[in-house]
Amino acid sequence: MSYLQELNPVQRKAVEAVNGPVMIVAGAGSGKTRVLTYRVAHLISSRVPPYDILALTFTNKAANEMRERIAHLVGGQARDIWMGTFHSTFARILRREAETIGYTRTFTIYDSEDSLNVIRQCMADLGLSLQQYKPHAFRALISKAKNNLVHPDEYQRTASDYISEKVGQVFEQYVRRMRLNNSMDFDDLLIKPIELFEKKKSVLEKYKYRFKFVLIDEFQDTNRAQYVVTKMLTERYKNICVVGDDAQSIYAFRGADIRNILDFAKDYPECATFRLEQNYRSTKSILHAAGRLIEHNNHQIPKALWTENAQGDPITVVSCADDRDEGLQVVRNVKEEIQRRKLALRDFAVLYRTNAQSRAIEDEFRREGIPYVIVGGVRFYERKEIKDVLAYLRLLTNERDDESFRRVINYPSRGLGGVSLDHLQEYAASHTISLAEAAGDYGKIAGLTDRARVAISGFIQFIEKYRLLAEKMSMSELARSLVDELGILRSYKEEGTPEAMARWENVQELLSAISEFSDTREDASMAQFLEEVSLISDVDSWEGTKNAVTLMTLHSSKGLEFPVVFITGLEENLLPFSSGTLEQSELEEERRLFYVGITRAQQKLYLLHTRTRYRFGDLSFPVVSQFVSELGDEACEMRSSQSLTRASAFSKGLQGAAVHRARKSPKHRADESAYHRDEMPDYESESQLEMEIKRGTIVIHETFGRGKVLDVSGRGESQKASVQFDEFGVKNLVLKFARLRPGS
DNA sequence: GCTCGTCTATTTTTT
DNA sequence: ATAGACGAGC
Repeated sequence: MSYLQELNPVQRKAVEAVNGPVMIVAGAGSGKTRVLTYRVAHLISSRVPPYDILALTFTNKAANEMRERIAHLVGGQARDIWMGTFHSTFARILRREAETIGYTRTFTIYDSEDSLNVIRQCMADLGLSLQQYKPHAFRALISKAKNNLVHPDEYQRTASDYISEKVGQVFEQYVRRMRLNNSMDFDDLLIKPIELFEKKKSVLEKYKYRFKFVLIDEFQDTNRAQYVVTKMLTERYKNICVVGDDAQSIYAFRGADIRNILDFAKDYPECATFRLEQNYRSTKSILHAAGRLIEHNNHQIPKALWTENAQGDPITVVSCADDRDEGLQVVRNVKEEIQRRKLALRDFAVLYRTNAQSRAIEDEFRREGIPYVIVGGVRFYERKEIKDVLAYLRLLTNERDDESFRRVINYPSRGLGGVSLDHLQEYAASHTISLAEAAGDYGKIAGLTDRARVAISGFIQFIEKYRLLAEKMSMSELARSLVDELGILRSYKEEGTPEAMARWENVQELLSAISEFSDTREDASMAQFLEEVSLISDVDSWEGTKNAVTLMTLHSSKGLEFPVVFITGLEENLLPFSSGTLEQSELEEERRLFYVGITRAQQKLYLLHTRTRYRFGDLSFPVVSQFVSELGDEACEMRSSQSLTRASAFSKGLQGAAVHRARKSPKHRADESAYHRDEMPDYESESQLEMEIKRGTIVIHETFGRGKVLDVSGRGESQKASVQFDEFGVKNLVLKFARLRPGS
């Protein structure tokens, strides 16, 4: 086989070991995707029918990419491989077999917002105050339980305190409601197959027989449910091949169980293990630093990544005045690197821990007119205007979808408020029927005003009409005419604000997406379309082809690579992220996340941190992330931007340039930035060298005014003081940056 | 029943 | 900084 020549010896062995369980421990940049694709190609050219192969990936993008690459090797047969994300693959199976577990084929998939609403309903039903108990927290616990295959009754049995007792009750209600709504959440897509297979052995037999070869990518990010369901499926042939890197496990918060990969060899004693340790992606500098970092974690599979690539440049660590300066430093270095390395904008990525950090970076890119694309944030299909339209389509497809009913019953406004809805809800609950069904009985429902009855009857007629039209019209005609009749586009247009126009555009885009879907798919159905949009992720639609800098979270960057990478916000409590205390295991996950970020870089890595940052609306003085020092000093070169912080520039500006400021628009960010570039004060010389700072010292801070030192900790550069300010309360300041003056 | 204003918590990370 | 929830007033 000629293509086998393109693999290194270990890769080749991993490709050729087709029978029995196989674990491939694939370090970052070690050609994992290559091995997977060649392995599938190898199977097919060894006369395994493509439809006997199941390949599960983490994102649709990964699946599509792999399919394309396989098609390249084996041609059109690639089309017949079962390949997709866990969620989409099992959604497909569940649709086929829905009746077996009491669902219909047109069940709805709820996103996190939808399921949160259901949780709220349940909590309200149980008389739990939504202020006292956080629906988010309840949902997280319930989701965790589901991923660990804990049933509501079991959860309730083992509940040991008041809260978990309540969570158990909400859990039970939630499951009940989801079933009544003929809806599944993301977790259900993984656990319902297990229920299905247990309930009907013949179905399990069918798929066990069908999937003779199963491959799982990103195995380190699978959870208990995923593990169990694949174990069921591979029981017969045991041809299961898992690929992963424990060092890149970053989804424990979502239930991923790192034990799946750590214990794989125990579960399958006969398994063959291959370690891909040669890295083809990064320079020696980058790889070594990554290695040094990850050594700080206790539980890792030992492996030693190495590379034949060049040594490369050291990692550059940039200390910035504030988040805006951070953006500025990124922009400046992008420009420089384009010159130096003859790169294009698409060769750069800016990574951060939280989506909220993107704003400051975006501002600078926009100011400089540099094109960028942002991955993540509010997803298209989660926008309000999109969900409004989708809710109608969902309700038409699945009339038991109460969440969608709730969403559209009074959108656009039909004069139906909470009270009427309560009556409706009560009626529905007492008859164990859906809201839509209950609405059909509007004449019999107690407590409704005449106005409400008229409104409900109008709504019912509307839905009925479209349900009939759905039989005759194509899906795109249907959607278009529905949107027209509701006057959705018209009302956005009339509103005319930039936000409304953006919404108008988004709705148009949705309509086009529906048209495109129905034109390009033979099996196009509304349920199919709705499923697809529920399971789409943002990285999926990202194409590296546009010539623009990519901005995204560290999480989304998994699996990608860029010549130059910037990681911003390397500060304690941000990366590693924490609000309060951090368990050892959580810290290790943060470290792995940083590791993922570092190993995205091919040629050059920049790490940035700020000396001041606004968080939760007020100013903080972050400490440099411990992770920076864990990389080893020799790998890094330190730079410090001497810009003033925004806060101090602002207060200086007010004194020195009051007139100047008053002339221009008072609150324009552009002229504030002038201070950044023009004034370059010598930061160090202005520091408090002569001043002795100890407990009790009275000090003046530029922004916070007068205060008294409560405590001093640390030494040298990182010396900190906590100061009780007269007007601003207690702040923890790093002395080096705080610019304290003696007060009295 | 709706709208406006105020208060509040909220910020990880995503299929 | 911002969005969402809640309460008061129309």
